[in-house]
Amino acid sequence: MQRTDFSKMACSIARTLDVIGEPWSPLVLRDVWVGLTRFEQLQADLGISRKVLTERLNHLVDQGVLDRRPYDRRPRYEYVLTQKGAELVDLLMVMTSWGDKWLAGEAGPPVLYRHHACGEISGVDPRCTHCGEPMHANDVDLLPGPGAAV
Amino acid sequence: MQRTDFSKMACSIARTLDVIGEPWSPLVLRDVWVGLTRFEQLQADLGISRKVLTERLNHLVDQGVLDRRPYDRRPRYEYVLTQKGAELVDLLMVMTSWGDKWLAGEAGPPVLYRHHACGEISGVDPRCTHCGEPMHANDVDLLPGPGAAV
DNA sequence: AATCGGGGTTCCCTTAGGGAACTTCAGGTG
DNA sequence: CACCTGAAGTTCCCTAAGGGAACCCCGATT
Repeated sequence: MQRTDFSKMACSIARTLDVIGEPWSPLVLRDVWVGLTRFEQLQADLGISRKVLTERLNHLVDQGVLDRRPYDRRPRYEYVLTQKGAELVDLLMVMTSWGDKWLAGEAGPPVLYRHHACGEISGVDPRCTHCGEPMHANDVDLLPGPGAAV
Repeated sequence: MQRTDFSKMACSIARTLDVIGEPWSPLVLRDVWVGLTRFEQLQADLGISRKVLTERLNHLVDQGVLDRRPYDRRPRYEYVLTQKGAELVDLLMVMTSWGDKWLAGEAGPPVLYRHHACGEISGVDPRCTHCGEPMHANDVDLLPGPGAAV
């Protein structure tokens, strides 16, 4: 229900959740990413209530994650990822890797990613932007940063 | 509110959202990760309603993401990450990177990660598990996998 | 025996999600 | 020109989930 406002918390996770933390938003972004960019397409594919879809789309546009633009002279609009939104797809790919590993079961992954660079079916692995080595839960220490709470 | 059941969808993103898709869960995992493992600690740190915290913790334990275990002879319990849960921290680190970049503003990141391997303050970058090159939104083609819907 | 503190439950209120019906507007059709 | 159509919302009602405060249970301590 997200009545608590996360945007003021001194935490980038909480702030990100304020943008896409309610369950439908990542699925909307996924659909837009794969080319389902119109209201009716999204509504039909997701089975989401039209009311809620309207709210989500408005919020994602307000946050600068999606851009709403006409695709016809009639009042028709499509939603496309901004740069800010496209970078959220990284998050979706990590979610996919985790879901593929822990939730897909016998049937295997519903979707495969083929990496342009190497042509292989592959997944993502988070690595350090400095040294390129894997960077997971136990590979880091946490330190207060400049934007830390008082 | 998540009245729609995502767990049956043929999508690893949707299935993952069924586990941690409601806004408090990632923050609970973050807190457990950094060492706030007890009910009172979580409630005080997050400001979450006790009722909702109980529900979230039960759900995360049911999903095998957290383990609930006694830490005293008194009825006292702490919550710890399972392996399944620890791997979700990858997701939190990607959220942090995105939030640091797009939402932190002038003040800068509230928290910094120091990578054990290189000792540098750093962030994560998703890379291909095969070739090690960056793997972002526009670097992949999507193909139906073995677990695709009929 | 009384108190304390962690870990919840219970209750009520408000608000967000689900779902179906309705609206609007411009382009196409007879 | 009148009518129809389809995309993109909007409105309304109902139910369920979140917020918050009060309450409860239980073993340990004094």
